[in-house]
Amino acid sequence: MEPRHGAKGDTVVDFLMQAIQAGRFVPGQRLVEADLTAELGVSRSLLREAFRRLSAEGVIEIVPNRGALVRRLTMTEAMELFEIRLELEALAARLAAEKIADPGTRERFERRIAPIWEEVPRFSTSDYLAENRRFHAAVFEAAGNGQLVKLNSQLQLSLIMAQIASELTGDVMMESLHEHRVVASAILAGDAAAADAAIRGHLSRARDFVRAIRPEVFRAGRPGEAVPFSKAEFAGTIEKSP
Amino acid sequence: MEPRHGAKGDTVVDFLMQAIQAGRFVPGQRLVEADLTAELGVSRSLLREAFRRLSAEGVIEIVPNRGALVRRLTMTEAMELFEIRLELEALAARLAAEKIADPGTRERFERRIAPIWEEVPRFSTSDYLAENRRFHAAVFEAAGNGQLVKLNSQLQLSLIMAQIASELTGDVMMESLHEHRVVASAILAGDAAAADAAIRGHLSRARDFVRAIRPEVFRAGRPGEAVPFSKAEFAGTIEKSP
DNA sequence: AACAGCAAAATTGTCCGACAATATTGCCCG
DNA sequence: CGGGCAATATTGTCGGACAATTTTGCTGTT
Repeated sequence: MEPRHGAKGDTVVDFLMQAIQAGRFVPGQRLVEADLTAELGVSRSLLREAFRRLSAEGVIEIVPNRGALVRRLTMTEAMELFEIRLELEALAARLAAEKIADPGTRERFERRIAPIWEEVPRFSTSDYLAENRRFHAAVFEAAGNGQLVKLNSQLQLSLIMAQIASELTGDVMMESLHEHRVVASAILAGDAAAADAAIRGHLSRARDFVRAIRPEVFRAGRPGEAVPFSKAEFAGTIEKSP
Repeated sequence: MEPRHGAKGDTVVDFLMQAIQAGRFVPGQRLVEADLTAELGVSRSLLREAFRRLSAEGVIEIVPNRGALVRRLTMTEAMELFEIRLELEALAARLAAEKIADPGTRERFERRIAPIWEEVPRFSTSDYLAENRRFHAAVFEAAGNGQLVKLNSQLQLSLIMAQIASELTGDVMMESLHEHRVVASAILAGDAAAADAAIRGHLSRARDFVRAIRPEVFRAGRPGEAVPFSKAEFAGTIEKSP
């Protein structure tokens, strides 16, 4: 089951990405090379390449001489990302509505979003995060524009959600789920204008919700500024292999 | 003049980026590690990190076991990128028009785009490429959204232009320059709607021009497919240090 | 007890050399 | 001339090494 020569780096990237999305590494947490090479059993070279890739994707940050840490957004950055996502996902929703007539596209889209129709009284935060991620990814994929799918990953939906996860309530999540259904319906009906409006409404409300969150949840300072950094800050959260 | 510890990698990235934009490395050309480490006097580790970063920015492509090559777009990819740029740059233009009242923003924008007002009868292709790059970058910067500026680099304007450079005529470049002036005027007048319309018109025309180019200029096959690859294809274009 | 300063330890940045895996080229042969 | 195989070139990954830099820990002083 060894991955073929040249694909080992992907394994490391996938591992880190999943660990971050699963919340094992939280925004702001430092990623120490020595610990991770020991745990993953790969060399520093490989780990550092993985860091570079994740950094380019905007998932982690590399501070010279201080290493890598899970990216923690400032409020400003989060708002800027919402502003961009609004346009890009509206475009994706319109394209998706136009292309949904194609059987392959429709089939894939319906399969991807199937979970949103389930009648759940309430769900766990981590279930919601996964559903949310899948739903938005499905919209981008249905648009049939490969470059757009790539850009979606730069919009850091997962990161924003991971950061504000503690502020989510059951009501908010249920409301979001309902909005997803409205968007999905518009796309499935092939109504581009309605899909555009629905997604813009959904994202605007999400943005307003995030904007109202207490500022301590976000990184302080201007975007791109020096990052506060100290081992003590996250002591104990980094698990070494016994 | 030694760059400080930890910034040497940036030097390599900058060098490669410039070499590509200057046309020394053309789309599709292979980048051999051994040659570049010899020329730049850096280790393979550093060069490979630079490759990873450029690959993440979409400037080069890394094919497992076959190394790095300057990215060469398919027609489909180019069209997809135009579709995205249309929305994103329209957003940037609107934001720029709204923020142009701010003296700092206005001053910087005017300085950056100053060259477009010059009365030149005609200019060289490479001058045009540089001007074009600067103009679009200026629009994104004036929008005052840091994340948007980062995304601009993913839209591969330089790559598209480098690839089609041979098809550009003096007339086309002059027409483009005039359109830049219209966009700039709308932004400087603070008219968001006009700026939006002007940039959409400009980009639509550019897209149509590119779409009409003979297909041999673009990479064949579906996006993301295996890349044709052979040393002979570019033999002699890779200069080794004597 | 708070604190400034300094030495020790931890961590990252970069290089080098090595070897296996894979791709490309060159050559031989029918 | 085309196919096939060996030689060569190139990349993927590792491990170790050492300098630069940051972080931690200690110590004595006020």
